[in-house]
Amino acid sequence: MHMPATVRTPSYQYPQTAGSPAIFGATELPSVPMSFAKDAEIYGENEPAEYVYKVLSGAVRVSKVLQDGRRQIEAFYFAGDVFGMEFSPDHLSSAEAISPVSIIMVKRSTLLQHAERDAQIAKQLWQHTAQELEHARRHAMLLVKTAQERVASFLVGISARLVNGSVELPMSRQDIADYLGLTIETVSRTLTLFQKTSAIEFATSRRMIVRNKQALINLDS
Amino acid sequence: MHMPATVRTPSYQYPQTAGSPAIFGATELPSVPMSFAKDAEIYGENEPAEYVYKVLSGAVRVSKVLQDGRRQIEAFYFAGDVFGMEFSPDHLSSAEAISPVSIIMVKRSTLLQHAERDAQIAKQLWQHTAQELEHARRHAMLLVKTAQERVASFLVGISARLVNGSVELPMSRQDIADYLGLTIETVSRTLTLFQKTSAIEFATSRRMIVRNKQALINLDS
DNA sequence: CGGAATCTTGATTACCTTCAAACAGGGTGG
DNA sequence: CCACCCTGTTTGAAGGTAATCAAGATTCCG
Repeated sequence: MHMPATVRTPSYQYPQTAGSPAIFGATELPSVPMSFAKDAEIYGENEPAEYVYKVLSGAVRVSKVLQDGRRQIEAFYFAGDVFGMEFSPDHLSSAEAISPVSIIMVKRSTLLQHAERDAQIAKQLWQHTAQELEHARRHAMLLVKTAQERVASFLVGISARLVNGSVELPMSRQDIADYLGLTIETVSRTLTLFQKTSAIEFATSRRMIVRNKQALINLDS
Repeated sequence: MHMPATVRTPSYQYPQTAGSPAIFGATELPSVPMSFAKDAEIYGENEPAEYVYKVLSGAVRVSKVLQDGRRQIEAFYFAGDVFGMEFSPDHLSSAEAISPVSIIMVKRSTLLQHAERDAQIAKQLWQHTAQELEHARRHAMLLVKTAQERVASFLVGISARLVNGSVELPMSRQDIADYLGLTIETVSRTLTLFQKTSAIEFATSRRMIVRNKQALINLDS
C-alpha cells in the first residue's frame, strides 16, 4: 500500500551483497528510492503489482495469510535482493518491512516493455523467477522435516550473513516460526536446545553467535 | 535417463486439455514423440536438461529424494502439461512415468535459441516458470496444514479431472503421501474417513467417485 | 490359482501444539 | 533513578495428531 516514506537509521546494516542499484541489470531504467518504517506494509495481497523492488538495506518478509488467520512467510529478502516481481498483474502475497528498510522501485510496466525488446532483460526476468522457484521448492522440502531440521536449516541459511561469527536476526521468533511452519514455542525450545549443545549462542535474543556451523549442517540432514 | 520407448496402451486416458502438440506455442520446433512404460525414469536428478517435455497421455511425477531416503514429490503432470523445463542447465529433480506415458520432447537448446529472438516465446518461458512457482508456493502452503486439509486439497485438485463424477487416480497411495508430506497410513485413514462422511467413494482403490465436492472444499479450508 | 504388491486397519509411541505462566528488555512518566 | 508497563521470548505441563510398528485384507498379474 506504499506507505509514506519514513527514513530511519537501521540499528544494524547487512553487508550489501549486490553493489549496483540496477534491477535486472537494466541500469538505464528510472528507479525511485524509498524507505519504509519497521512493520510498514510495502504492498498487500491482491494489489496491482505496479512496482518491482530491490532492497538496499534492511530486511523484508513476503507472506500470505490463510483463511483461518495463520500466516505463512514465503521468503525473507535482504540487501541486494529483488522482490515483488510477478508475472501476474497482481501481487499474490504481501510484503512488509521487518526492520527499517530502504529500497529502490522500478515500474513493472517499464521493465516489461524493455523485456519485449531486449532478450537479455527477458532472460534475467526468467532467471529471477526460476531462482524464486528453486527457493520455493527448497522451502517446501523443509516443511516436511522435523522441527530441529527446519530450524537448523534456517540457521545455516542465515549463517551466510555472518560477520565475525555473529549475526543480528532482523526477524522475530514469530517470523521464524511462520517461515518454518512451526509455533513460536517450538522455535524457542529448539534454539535453546541448540544453545545447550553449543552449536549457537545468543548474546541478546536477536544477536546470534554460531559456534559450530557443522553441527547445524549435520542436523539439517 | 531416457529409457527405451515401450509403448503401452494406458488403461485410462485423461481428456487432452491442449490440442496442439506444440511446446510454448513454438509450432515450428522439431519435436520427438516418445513413450515410457509405467515406473520408467524420464530423467534423473542432476542430469543435463537436454529436453523439455509435454505430456500427451498418461501421468508423470516429478520428485526429489532426500539424503535420508525420503521422497518428496513436487508435482504431478497430466495430458497437456509441460515439464522438465529448467533455467539451470541441469535437472534439479527427477521425473518418472506413473502410468504408461506418451510425450513429445523438444530440445531445450533449440527453445532457448528461439527465445533469444522471439519475445513471445521468451515470455511464455517466463510464464511457465511463474506458474510453476505459484504451484510450488501453494504446495508449500499445503504442507503446513493438517492431514485432512492436505488430502482434501489434493482431492479438490484432482476433481478438476472428473468425468461423470469419477476419476481414475493414476498415482499410488504412496505417491499421494509423498506429495502431501504424510505417511501412506495417514493418507489411507483419511480417505477412509472421507468415505465414511460420504464425501467420496471408491469403486476400486484407484477409481474415486466424488459425492460431495463442497465438503472437500470446506475441509480444504 | 498363487504370489506379490498395494492398501487398509489396529495399537502404541513420539513429536509438536496448545494452554499457561514466568522472565527479560526497553521505553515512559512520576 | 526507579517503578511500571508493554512486547517479545522462554519455560513448563498436558493433550492431540500423525508416525511407527505390526498384522490383515484386497487387488493385480503371471
